[in-house]
Amino acid sequence: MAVTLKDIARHVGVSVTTVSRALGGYDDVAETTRQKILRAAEELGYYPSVTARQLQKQRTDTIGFVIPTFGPRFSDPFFSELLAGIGNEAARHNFDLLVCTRSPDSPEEEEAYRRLVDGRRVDGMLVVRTRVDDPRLSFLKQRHFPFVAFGRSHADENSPYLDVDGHHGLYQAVRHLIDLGHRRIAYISAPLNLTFALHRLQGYRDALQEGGLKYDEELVHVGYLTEEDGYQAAHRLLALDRPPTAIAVANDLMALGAMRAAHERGLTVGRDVAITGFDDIPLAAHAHPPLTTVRQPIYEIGRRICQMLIQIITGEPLDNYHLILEPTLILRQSSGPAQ
Amino acid sequence: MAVTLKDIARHVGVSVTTVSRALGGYDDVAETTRQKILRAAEELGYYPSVTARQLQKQRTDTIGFVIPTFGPRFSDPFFSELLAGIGNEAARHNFDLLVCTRSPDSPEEEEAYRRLVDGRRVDGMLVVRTRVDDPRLSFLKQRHFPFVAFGRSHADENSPYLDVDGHHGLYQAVRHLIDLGHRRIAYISAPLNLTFALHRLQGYRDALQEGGLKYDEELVHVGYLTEEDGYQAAHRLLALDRPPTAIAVANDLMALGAMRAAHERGLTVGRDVAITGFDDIPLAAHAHPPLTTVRQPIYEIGRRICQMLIQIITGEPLDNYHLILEPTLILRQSSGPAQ
DNA sequence: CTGTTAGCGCGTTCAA
DNA sequence: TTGAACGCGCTAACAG
Repeated sequence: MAVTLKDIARHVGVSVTTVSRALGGYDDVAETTRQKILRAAEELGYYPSVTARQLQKQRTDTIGFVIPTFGPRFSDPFFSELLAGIGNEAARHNFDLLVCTRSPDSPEEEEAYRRLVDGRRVDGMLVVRTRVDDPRLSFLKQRHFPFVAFGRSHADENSPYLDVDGHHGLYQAVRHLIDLGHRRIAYISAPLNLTFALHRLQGYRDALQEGGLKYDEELVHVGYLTEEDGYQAAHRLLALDRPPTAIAVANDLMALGAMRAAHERGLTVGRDVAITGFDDIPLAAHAHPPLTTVRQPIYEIGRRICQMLIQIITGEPLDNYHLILEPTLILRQSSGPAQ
Repeated sequence: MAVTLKDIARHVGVSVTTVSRALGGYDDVAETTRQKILRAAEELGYYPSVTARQLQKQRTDTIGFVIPTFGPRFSDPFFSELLAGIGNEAARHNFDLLVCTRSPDSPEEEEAYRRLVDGRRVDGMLVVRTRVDDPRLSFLKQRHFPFVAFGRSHADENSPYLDVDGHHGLYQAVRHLIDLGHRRIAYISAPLNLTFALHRLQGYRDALQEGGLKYDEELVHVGYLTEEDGYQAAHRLLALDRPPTAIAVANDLMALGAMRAAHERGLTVGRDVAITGFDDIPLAAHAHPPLTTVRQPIYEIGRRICQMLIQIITGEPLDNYHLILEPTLILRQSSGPAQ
């Protein structure tokens, strides 16, 4: 059995309260008894029960994070990167991290939120991949529960979020393709119930329009952000009667899949067809050819949303409840001849 | 404020005890009062406090998992995959998952273990990337705390683990390279304080010996499992006076780095130099050329170690405390001409 | 300086 | 069928 305050109290011959205060560093304890208590604690190997403290303090010093997974598994390096940022920042503030993996919009996801929030299992939640009319946000707002979202929810501008300007990101990418002379530019989008998908799509459209190009539905496909989906979509696009000469893609993983499809069709990426991604996951630079992409600082994003959340929880003033980061276009070989 | 049993009790006009029993599904409650209580719970939006339950039950229904990260960030897709397996299995059993990210052998890592274990924050721990004389294992065994390791600890055969036969895995890979006619085969190893690194290295050596090849220290480099380290090591190997014609690598991420180095030196991987990996992360199949590698079922491993741990925690009999999975060699183009 | 009392929210005797 | 009392481990207010 674990050693408790009571054990120390008995061992030393004082009350539990005194032990608590001695260990808590209060100065209203006689130096001699304090020494005895400290020694006993050491000997017995005392360590406070986190659970008991949580109950008493009515705080858990824990952050909840439900990772949306498409299908049973997930392997988007995006999340390892994000998790690292969140985890390290949490550790810096002595917060723990409670992680669940659930598929989006599933009853299981909803249940996870109820359990973490209503069960007072955590002090705040991080929400990622914000969706249109996101039930998670409605839930959290209705509960007045602290949270920070990565990704704006268009319906709601008064809850805290950090986002990346996906519109401008995709605008830059497509603009770049147009500058390279492409006139037939396809787009592989993320599912349109994700708010970031809408922004990026609009960036694509606006760049087309500004470049004097017509938006053509035939050239826009949707994939669930996996390599496989990018692969499938690219195959379909490249099989068109008038195939695109360039494909902008909503994330790197799908872009890698698109590159594979192009290879399979005997095309040389960067020469016969241009491809761009979004995220700049570590592997983008090491793809073959290296992937031109729109970089968002994933690790930093994780750090920042975690920091924002902890500030909200601890009641520190937040200089800004809404943060928009500018992504940057990283030119590599997949979009065309070396720059 | 959150709704508690007390609130319901007051609302209905019964004692807290009765409410607790009614909600707990005990049948020694009058049907009418039960109805009243259920209705009140519904109306008030009652949800039990997880923390209070944990304290009372002396169980947390939570599993701890400290991810070893080299450097501040980590992006090995290996861990997303593993985490997905662990997370889904935990969910299946209504267990939560507490995740920390710490660099191996750091004071922070040790502190995390103390906090989770001694603070009775979790009911069991998952340990990955077992090290030689692993302080984490000593700690857990000394505490008699439930845990399962992914990776054997050679010093200790009596604690539960699941492992993959890395010796045989690397043996197969090198054997394959020898069969292709290679006589000068290098190896990029993992740090030798990781137990799996020793097994894989030995597999490499045994395959060499059986093939009548001499072990040459010059051909063995060590990297910290990152793409960058594989890149560096391969560059050094390929710069030798008598460079290798084949490079076996201890994990896929480093193998991808090695491929990049080969490209940079104007070599065509699969023709001028053969490269093999280990893991079969999703991207291995989509590398250019696709990576010949030793597959270990990462998602499944996560599921299994989590399942084992939960069985240990709940006291269910475990058919086997030591599980060794056989990895399989996946032939693709990076090792040589299409098979 | 130290102990008593009380309470965090819940579950489990034991009596009535 | 119900409630009072107690304990999980800890902290805080209040007396002394």
